[in-house]
Order: sequence, then C-alpha cells, then structure tokens
Amino acid sequence: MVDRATTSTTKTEIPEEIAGLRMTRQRQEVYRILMEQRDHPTAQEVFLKAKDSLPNLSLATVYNCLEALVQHGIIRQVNFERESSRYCPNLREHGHFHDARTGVIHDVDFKPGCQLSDFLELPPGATIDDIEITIRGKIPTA
Amino acid sequence: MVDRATTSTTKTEIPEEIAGLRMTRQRQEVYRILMEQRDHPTAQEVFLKAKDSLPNLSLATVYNCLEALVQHGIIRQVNFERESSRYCPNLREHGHFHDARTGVIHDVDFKPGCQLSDFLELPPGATIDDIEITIRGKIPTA
DNA sequence: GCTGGAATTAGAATAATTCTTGCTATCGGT
DNA sequence: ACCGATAGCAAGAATTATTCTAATTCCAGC
Repeated sequence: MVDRATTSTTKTEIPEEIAGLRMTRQRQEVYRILMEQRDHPTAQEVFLKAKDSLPNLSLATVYNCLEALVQHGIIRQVNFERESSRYCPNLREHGHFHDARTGVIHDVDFKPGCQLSDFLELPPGATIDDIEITIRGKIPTA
Repeated sequence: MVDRATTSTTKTEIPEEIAGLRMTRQRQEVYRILMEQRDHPTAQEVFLKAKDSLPNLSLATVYNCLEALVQHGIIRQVNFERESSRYCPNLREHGHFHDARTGVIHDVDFKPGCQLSDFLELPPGATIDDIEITIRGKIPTA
C-alpha cells in the first residue's frame, strides 16, 4: 500500500505548493512522472504511469493537472505537428529535435549568447512572449 | 457561369501540373486562394472561399487537395498550438510570428547567412529535414 | 468536526481531421 | 471519338484528442 498519511514519500520529494499552485496528490504524481521520465510523454502516457500509484485517477484529471501546471509555468506543453500534446518539465529556453528514425524527442539548448533577433527579421518593435523551435531530422545510428 | 471548357481563367494562371501533381479544378482553386490570400487560412476558410467558384466542393476535398499540395511540396502546413492547421504557399524557409494582439500570423524570414546550427546545440551528426519556428508576441499598434 | 471552495471523476460532448463508399472525370491507347 | 483503367471527388460516418458537465470528494481554515 501507498503511504497516504503524510506528505513524505519514498519517491522524489515535491513541495506542497509550487508557484502558488496547491500540489495535490494527483498533481504531484503527474509532475513527478514528468521529472523522472524526461522523454516528453503525452497525457495518455502520464495517465498510464500515474495509475500505478493512483488507481482511480481519471484521464480528465491528468489533463486538468497538466493544464494547471502549464498555466503556472511549472511545465511546458510541446506540440509537434497535429500529434497529441507532449509535456516537458524543462523550463530552460530550448528547442526540440525529433529524430525521424527513432521518434525520440531531444531537447536542444540554445548556444550561449544567442539572440533570436540575430537570426530572424522580426517585425519592428515586436516583443517576444514565447518561442517554439522544432526540428525534424535524423541522428546517425552509430 | 464559370468557364469550364478551357483551362484558361480570368484569374491567376495556374499550370495544369505542378511538381508532378495533376492540378484539377479543385486543386487549382485551393492553391489560388492560398496564393492570393497569404494570411495562412485554415482548411475551413479555404473551403468557404472556394465554394464561390466551385459550389459543390466538399470540405473533405479541400483537405484532400491541401494534403496533396503539401505532399508534393507545393505548399506548407503550419501548426500553432493545437489550433486548426493553417496553410502557407511561401516555400522559402521562414518562421511565423503570431501577434497576440491581432491574431495575425506574419512570416518572418531568416537573416541572410544564418545557420541554425550556429544557434542550437544540435545532437552531433544530426541532419535536418525540416525546421519550424513559431514566435508568439506582440507588435506595437503604432 | 463543519463548511465552502477547489479538485477530482466519469462520461458525454466537441471539433478537426480522416476514412469509406460509390460516383464522376480524366487519360492513354486504339 | 470510344473504352477501360485510374485518379479524383462528394457525402457522410468514424476517429481521436481534448474539453465540458454534473456530481462527488477532498482539504484548509475556522
């Protein structure tokens, strides 16, 4: 049985509140799964994993939790083409590289000192709220 | 009534075949709408416009046409968050700037001589098939 | 321990897109 | 010009990810 009487778990320790968001058991579990398994899972995948410790979790709750975490800037939602959304606890500004061979999504960091405006002819005076860079390509098997 | 006996129209001239794709009346119309109205319309929007000249066009056909055009590299599909796909006849490599204020999507070109690998820590040996850069931000009203 | 607001659940609803089926147009060969 | 083969099209059903709704449960503060 799972320890339900205290906040402490044998797993990763997660505070009761992050960024003003009350971390319920479901939100903790969802967040912990994202932190432990950083391969950008879908809501469905998170749901399946989370059911191990919260057997009567519902998929809607996973969506709710993910949305709450996204809204509070604790995780990021990543969309690739029209596939299911994926979720990512890496808050550093970074892009995503989809390996067409394996389907794996790698985080790719920006090189230090790089300014996007050095690259793009942005509309004059434009302010940037959010950037999404997705690259599809192949990584040699070697 | 619409001239159906010849290939020539009073509108933009479109060849009977592009990149090996037979340009049927429906595909021509879809393509012409994208070329004339370069604001990244959705399938639905293309459908509504196209119905003017092809009254018994179906939405499924618009999707078919768009897919055929995308497959043949004649247009590009653009996805933003989980919204409806949008379509773009601009084949130059470019990004998209979503103005949060107006909802308008602007094409943004890469500055000449820019290499994405100068910016990103790509996995070693990675080859790039396709890049998608989307920026959300605001453009001053002035 | 009660209570009100927030969170969760289960299932229905929604919306974009794709699939299926039967019909129609077009093409290449005669 | 005709004919069979093939590709394209239309209409509506089906699919799928996600959101919504309503009812229950949980929890923090009193």
